Amino acid sequence: MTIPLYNNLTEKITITDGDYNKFLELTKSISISKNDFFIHEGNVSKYIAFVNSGVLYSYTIDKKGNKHVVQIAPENHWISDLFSFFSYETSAFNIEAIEDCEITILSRENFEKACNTIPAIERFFRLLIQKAYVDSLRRVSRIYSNSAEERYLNLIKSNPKIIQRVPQHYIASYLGIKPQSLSRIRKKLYD
Amino acid sequence: MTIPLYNNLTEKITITDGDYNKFLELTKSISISKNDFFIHEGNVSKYIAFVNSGVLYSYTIDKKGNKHVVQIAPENHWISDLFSFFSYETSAFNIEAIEDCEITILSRENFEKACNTIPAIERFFRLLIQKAYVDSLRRVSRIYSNSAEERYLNLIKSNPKIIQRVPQHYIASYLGIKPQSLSRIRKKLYD
DNA sequence: CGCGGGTTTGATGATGCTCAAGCCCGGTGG
DNA sequence: CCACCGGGCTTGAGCATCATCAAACCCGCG
Repeated sequence: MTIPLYNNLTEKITITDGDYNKFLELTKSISISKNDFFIHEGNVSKYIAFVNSGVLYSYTIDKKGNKHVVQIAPENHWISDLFSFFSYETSAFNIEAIEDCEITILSRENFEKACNTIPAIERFFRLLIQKAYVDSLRRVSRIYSNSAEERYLNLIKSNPKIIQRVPQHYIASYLGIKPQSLSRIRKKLYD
Repeated sequence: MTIPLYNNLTEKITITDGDYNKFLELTKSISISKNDFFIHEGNVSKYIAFVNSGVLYSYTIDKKGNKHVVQIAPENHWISDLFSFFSYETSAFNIEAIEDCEITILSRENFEKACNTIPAIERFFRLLIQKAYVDSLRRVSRIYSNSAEERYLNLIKSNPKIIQRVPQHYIASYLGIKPQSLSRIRKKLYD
C-alpha cells in the first residue's frame, strides 16, 4: 500500500529509507467510497492526499450553477486545494471520489513538520507545487491555442487510463465543453 | 525607488527595517527600455523581477506561430518564468517591456540566500507563488465559465490601469481572443 | 420490466475566427 | 510643412466551432 507513494516520491527526489519511514509516520491512509467528498467547498482543506487507488476529481460551481472539473487524479497523483491548504482560507473547490479510493493523507501540521525535518520532502513538495503551477499555466495556453478536439487528443495521449475509467461528462467538463460536444467529437474521430 | 518594493512586501508580510535592508542588498535595480527582453525563450530565467515603474508582459508562441499573452505586469507586480527560475530548465516564455521600465531583480542564488536567512522573505515568496498558482487556476475556470465580453469587463474592473496603457491587441491576446473580436466587443459596449 | 442516468443525435443559434479592406494617427523624410 | 508610410484599430461578410434545446437511445439495477 505504501509502495506507490515511495515510487511517486522517488520520481522527483532521492530519499533514504529512514527518511521515508519518518515521513510515512506523519501520514495516514484512509478509504473513501465512491461519491464521498474529500473536500467540500466552504471548508478549509486540512489535508493533501496521495491517491493509492481509485480516482478523485476536483471541481467548482460557478455563479451560473455550472460545474467545472479542474483536476482528475487517478492513483499515483496528489490532489488537494493547495490554496486553502496553505492559506487556511475556505476552499472554493469540491473534491469527490469517482470510484472507491485508498488515499494517503498528510495534515497541514504534519506537512510543516515533514518539511522542517526532512529536507528531501521539502524539496519534493516545492517541486510538486511548481509543477502544479506550470501545469495550470500550460492549460491556459492550451485552451487558447487548441480546439476542443485537439485538447481531447492530447488528453488521451497523455492520460489514456483516465478516458477508460471516468464518465464522459467529467472529461467534457475538464476539457471545457458540453457532453454533447464531446460525444460529437468522438463520433467524428472514431468512424 | 525602493519604497514600492517595501510596500509590496508589507501587503503580505510584516518585516523589520533591518531584514528589509538585508533583503535589498541582495537585489539589483536596473532599467529596461521599451521592447527589450527581460527573458528570452530558450534561456534559463535567472532572475525574478519586481516592477517599480513601466509595464512588462510575458507570452508564448505556440506551434501554429500564434502569440499568447500570459501575464501583464505593471508597476507593483512581480514577473518571471517561475518554472524556469526554480528548475533551471530553459524557459518557454518571453518577457518583454511594453514601456521603459525600472525593475528590481533578484537572482536565484540570492533568492535562496534571502529565503534561508530571512524567514519573513521565505514566507513572502511562498505566498507569492501560491497566489500565482491560484490566479492561474481561477483563470482557467473563468475562461470556461465566462464569455470574452465578461472576461474583458472583469479585467477593466480589477485592473483599469492596464486598459489605458497597454495596446489593445495585447489585451485581446491575454483574454484569449483576436484583436478584431475585442474591437467589436468594445464597440458593442460603448455606444 | 421499468426507471433513470449517461450518451447520442438532430436542428438551430451564438460566439468568435478568417480574410480582406479601410481608417486613424504618429513618425519620418523630402 | 506636407506627403507618405506603417502599425494598430475598426468594420464587413462569411465561416467554423461549440452551445442550447429537445428527443431518442442504451444499459445497469432495483
